[in-house]
Amino acid sequence: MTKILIVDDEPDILEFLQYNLEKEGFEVSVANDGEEGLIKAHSSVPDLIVLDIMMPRMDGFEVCKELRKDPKFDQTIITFLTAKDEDYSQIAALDLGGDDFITKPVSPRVFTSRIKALLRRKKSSDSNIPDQIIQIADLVIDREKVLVKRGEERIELAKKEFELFCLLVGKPGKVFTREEIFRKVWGTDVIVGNRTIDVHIRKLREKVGSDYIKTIKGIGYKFEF
Amino acid sequence: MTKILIVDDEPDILEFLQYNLEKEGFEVSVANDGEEGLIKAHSSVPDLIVLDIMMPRMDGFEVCKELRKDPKFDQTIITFLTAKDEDYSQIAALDLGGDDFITKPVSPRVFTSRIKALLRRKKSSDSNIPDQIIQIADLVIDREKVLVKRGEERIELAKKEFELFCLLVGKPGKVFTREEIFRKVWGTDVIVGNRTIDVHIRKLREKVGSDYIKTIKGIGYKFEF
DNA sequence: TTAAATATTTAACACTGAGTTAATAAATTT
DNA sequence: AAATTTATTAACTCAGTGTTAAATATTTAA
Repeated sequence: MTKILIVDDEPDILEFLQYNLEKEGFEVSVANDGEEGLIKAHSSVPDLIVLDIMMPRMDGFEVCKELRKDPKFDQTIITFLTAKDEDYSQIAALDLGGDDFITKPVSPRVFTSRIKALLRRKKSSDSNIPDQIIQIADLVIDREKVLVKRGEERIELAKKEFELFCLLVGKPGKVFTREEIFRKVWGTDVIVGNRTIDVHIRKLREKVGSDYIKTIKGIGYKFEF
Repeated sequence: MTKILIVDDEPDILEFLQYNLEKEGFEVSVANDGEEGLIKAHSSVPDLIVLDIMMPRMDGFEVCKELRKDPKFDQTIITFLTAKDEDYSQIAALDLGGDDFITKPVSPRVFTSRIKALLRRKKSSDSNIPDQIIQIADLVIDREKVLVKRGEERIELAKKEFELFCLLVGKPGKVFTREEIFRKVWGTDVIVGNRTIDVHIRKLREKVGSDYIKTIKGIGYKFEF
């Protein structure tokens, strides 16, 4: 069950959000101020925390900063909530370790969609990194040791090369689009030149053998053996 | 390539948003008012439309309402854009078939993040119809792997061929008109040479066997087994 | 800290074949 | 048979990819 904690000092909003999230099947807990929020966060370790920014005593930014100190919350998504007319820097919020920034008022539909989108994003980025040793064809890929072997030969891959390779090998046969590769290997916000992926693919082929990585023209690349 | 249409009557904002989205690699077109927006939307069928609300003659709400009448735009994301001090109901906007509501002024980073988030959301909800493997007759069609097999024989299809085949196979027996095929496979109703589909059908028949794809003269094509 | 080494991105250009077009033949309908 | 629609074929174009080298960025060593 996905656990969500909402921290807001306005009881009406709290109830509104709680109602809508529970309707979607989430396990929701609530807190009326930052300190209570911190305590409840520590006791339940939610999957996602919705933090109002403007709160008495301890505002959302402080709560976020506090939470991000504890590795326990590394996997926890934090999204800020702010009134439309409060003029906070969204960038600052995201730099503090927030994952999103929702403006009030917000419709139930938009709110729950956003929450779900965030959870989806997390889930998919989680499962991209199966932290185990993959054996496939004559290859051994050890994610933890950042090591690739073909037979007894050790293949040295650079970080990006390795991540790209892991992505492809993770789902043999599946065709990954360039967009998908950018998002999963480079992370969404990085813009890189048109030929970057090609170059990395080329280096990979050079190192691990060009038979494994296949181009599907107009679509993307896949690992195949 | 992801196509985005921006409709706003303020040239400065138009330019600002266009610049930032193009920098991120999107294919951006712009319109200065609602009517022009509708026309451009119809000709290019964008993946996402950014609609300013306050515009002369035809406001964003009207444009949205108009667009939502046409099933051609079922897959198109619409996000509204409004100045912070204009006091529109976000809920009304969303009920009209909008997907998000962005408040000006907005930083480039936040703006592009939002756009990307929306596109991501669409994509993942698209694939809610899980990329399953279709088995029909002696054929296996694996969308994820972009792969068709007949018995043990692997059949290599080009992108358009594959998409065309998926469309037909998706509803066995249904007759697809040329117009329908253009819209769903080519993504526009821009008229491309009128023998193009025939050629693709021919190549498909050549590769997967000519018994499966049947011509209904004067109407279109269907998959049958 | 700077310098050297390595990794990554950008840019420029070459290459390939998917997709389109056009021209002609065949099939179907009227 | 004439008209209309579809099939076939081949030639052409250009978007998408491969390749290389040079420019940045990052990491490591001194």
